[in-house]
Amino acid sequence: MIDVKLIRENLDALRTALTNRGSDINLDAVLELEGKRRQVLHEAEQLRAEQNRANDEIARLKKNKEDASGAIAAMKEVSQKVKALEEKVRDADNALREAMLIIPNTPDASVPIGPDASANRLERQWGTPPEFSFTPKDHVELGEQLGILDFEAGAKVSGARFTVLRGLGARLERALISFMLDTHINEHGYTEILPPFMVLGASMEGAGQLPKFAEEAFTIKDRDLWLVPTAEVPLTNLHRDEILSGDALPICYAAYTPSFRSEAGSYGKDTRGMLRQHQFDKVELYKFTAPEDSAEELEKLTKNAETILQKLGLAYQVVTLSTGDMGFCAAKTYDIEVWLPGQNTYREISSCSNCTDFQARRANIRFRRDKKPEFVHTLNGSGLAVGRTLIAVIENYQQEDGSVIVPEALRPYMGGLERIAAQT
RNA sequence: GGAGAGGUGGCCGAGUGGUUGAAGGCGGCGGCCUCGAAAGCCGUUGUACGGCCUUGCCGUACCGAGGGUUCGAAUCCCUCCCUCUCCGCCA
Repeated sequence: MIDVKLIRENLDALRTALTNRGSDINLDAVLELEGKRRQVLHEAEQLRAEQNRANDEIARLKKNKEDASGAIAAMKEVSQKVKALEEKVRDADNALREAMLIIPNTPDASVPIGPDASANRLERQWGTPPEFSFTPKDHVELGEQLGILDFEAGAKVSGARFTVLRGLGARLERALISFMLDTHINEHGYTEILPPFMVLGASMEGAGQLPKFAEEAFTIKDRDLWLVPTAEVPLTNLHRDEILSGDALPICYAAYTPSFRSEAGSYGKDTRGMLRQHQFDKVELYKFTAPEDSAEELEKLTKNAETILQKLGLAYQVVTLSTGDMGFCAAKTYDIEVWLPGQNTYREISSCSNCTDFQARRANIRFRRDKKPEFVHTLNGSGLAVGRTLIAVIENYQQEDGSVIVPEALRPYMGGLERIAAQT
């Protein structure tokens, strides 16, 4: 959530920011709701102050055993008025909050302005896409031939957009998870968290998933529980309604969770293989920082995610998303895109965002260094999407005979195995 | 699932209708004492919103959440949530 004061004091700047994001929010309507709330609140407070003064007087009279019936009778009417005004305040509050909850974060000044992905800015590239002396296969063909990816079984058990991993495929997924977590914990100083995979609606709202993106998430029937669409949701809410100590920052968490997404609106997109699934594993990086540190921490976090690809020897590039391509909560986002020979292109494998105080405001996460509590900044990034990393490993390390070389960094996690070959 | 107990300030813990934002203690901060520290003593110590003569003062709200009763609710009533104990069930 953005600061209401921005609407009151910096309306034009905010209007520009939202236009750049392609948002069609009617700020004048929000401004009016804000003014209305303040006016009604003031009225209610005035009357309540009067009521409080009278109540003290009644208390005094009673204490002195004097007659208070006149004062009490007079206050009956005031009491009714106060009730009516309080109702109005509640309505005004709710209306304003509803409006505020669907306003996206304002973009950082360093973000390229543009309508969509075409305006994204390439920051850097690492490694070189492999050259093959044969026509490379995609992960579907490779995985099926090796007997490690079973798409039919996935469809039979759970329907479209589910895949079953078998044997060394399952082992490879597990190896990747452990490898990523170990790297971030031992080398990058993150604390490992294993959060619940289901969260309350309040947690979804705190992380910015609700109310706007209810369609994107899976929910549990008849309960206020949602399957996490990303570990970002439980991690954000780990410190909901807390005031952290200033010297505890930055707090850095790394968490493995599955991510559940309905992928509503992406029908027909990436239907082949396991590039886009209803359920995929992800190791998530998350930070709570002081406001002045968040820009630098985003750079570090992104590099931490890149380290995984470098250790695995996978070529990638980093792009800054444009104002039109960024997510709802983000002020700035770097996407990391890994080279996929099966698609002959770079594909997103990580998204690293600085959400500034947007989530902190929604989830009420603050810290104290002087007197006043201040909102923290929150950052998140995939480090990395495990399923897509598995695809990248299989496709980039494929051999002409259809076997796959295991990257050296993963061998300790695969019992020393150097090559995945078809089981005969 | 059944039975019971409980949710109060950073923490512990009093408080069953009227100066209670809330006793007392711990912790924190400032001061005295000390060569320094500890101990001791004195003082101070929440958050949000709004207003103003804007380094402070004033108003309002907040005792799990939401409703209700009342001139007045931490205190009485209702609903919900959470925690703990015992039994049952279960990985």
